[in-house]
Amino acid sequence: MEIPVTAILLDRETKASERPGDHKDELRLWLRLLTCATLIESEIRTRLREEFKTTLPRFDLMAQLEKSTTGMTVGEVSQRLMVSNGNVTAVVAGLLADGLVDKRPAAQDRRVQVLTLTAQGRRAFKAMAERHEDWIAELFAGLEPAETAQLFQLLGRTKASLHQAINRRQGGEPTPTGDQI
Amino acid sequence: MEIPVTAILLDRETKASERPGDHKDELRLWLRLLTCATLIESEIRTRLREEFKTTLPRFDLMAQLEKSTTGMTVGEVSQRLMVSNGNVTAVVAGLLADGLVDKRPAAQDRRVQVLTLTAQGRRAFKAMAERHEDWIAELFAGLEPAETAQLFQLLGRTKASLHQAINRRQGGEPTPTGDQI
DNA sequence: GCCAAATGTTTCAGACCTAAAATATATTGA
DNA sequence: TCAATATATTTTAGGTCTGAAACATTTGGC
Repeated sequence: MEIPVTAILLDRETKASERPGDHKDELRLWLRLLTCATLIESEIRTRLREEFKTTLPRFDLMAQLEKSTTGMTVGEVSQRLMVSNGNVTAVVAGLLADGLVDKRPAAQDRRVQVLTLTAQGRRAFKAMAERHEDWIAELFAGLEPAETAQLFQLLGRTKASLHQAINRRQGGEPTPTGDQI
Repeated sequence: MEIPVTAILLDRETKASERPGDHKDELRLWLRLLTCATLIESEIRTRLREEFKTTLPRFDLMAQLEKSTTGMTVGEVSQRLMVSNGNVTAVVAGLLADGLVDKRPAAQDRRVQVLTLTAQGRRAFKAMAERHEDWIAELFAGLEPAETAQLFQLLGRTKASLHQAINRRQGGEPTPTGDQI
């Protein structure tokens, strides 16, 4: 019942191209994925600016805070948004100045800064989030529900593949005796 | 063996939410797409820095130039990469300083600046591109060939949907009597 | 208790990116 | 012709983002 890895590889090689070590298919897939993400991002960016005079990073940060009733630390936000701590600090600075976010040291651990939306911040976010949701739906409106579902599922598989590849590299790098692959 | 489409639809509707006008599914799809793109981008960014001491925007720009034998104008590059003209100018400035790119006004139209890779630029890019292709393949290695193909196809459909939504908006906007909504 | 290591955040230098204004050149039409 | 308009690029101001260093606080071992 075992299919040899070489067989799968060969099949892929022959289908895509004759050259060994060729991975043009994955490259094309990545470029297409990137194009989609960029198109959506810049369209949302434009609409947020035009309709709410705000920016995508600010919206994203507020979206994270809105999901948590008890507030989030700078580190948590930075992990969720997959950006650096320093970046969160900077974006928060703007939101603080506009009175949309509150920042205070945690009672138990004064290293930690807890971020929450202010009442004004919650109001502002609520208005934006509704429109944002509509925009996204509008952008994907050309897909059938079955297609969206399948795309969602395949991207889940992709995410798993990415984490696997990234962890393999990070985990196997500092340890010399660790076998790769 | 056939599951009726309506069954899938109803299943999704009931599963997701009862509220009309709800578009959480598309939102989740977008967030997952964004996660995948961000994971890939930052992994590639890290490897380009560690292995070649360069950046992703520089690599992307060189990749565009490499594809064209006759050179590209600033505007063409900016359209392909979906970034602003000013940004291209800035990234090119760095590549010029490193001798990887050449810039000269077009003979017929002196407004236009034609960009080409220098010999050194082509050499440098070639080395990076090979590794880059491997990295991408590695990141997608957890997907079966059939899955990659289907994902590619669905992202094609997505791209079409995006262009449709974006054009619909841009075409219908500047003409009206000035209702802001 | 006290010091070293660990953890969380900010600061810093530098690159990227955008939209809008400014500049430079080309084209068009009275 | 020549001014108005269109097109291509650069400049500018300001926000975003990174990785690394600096700073602050906590924790763990002695």
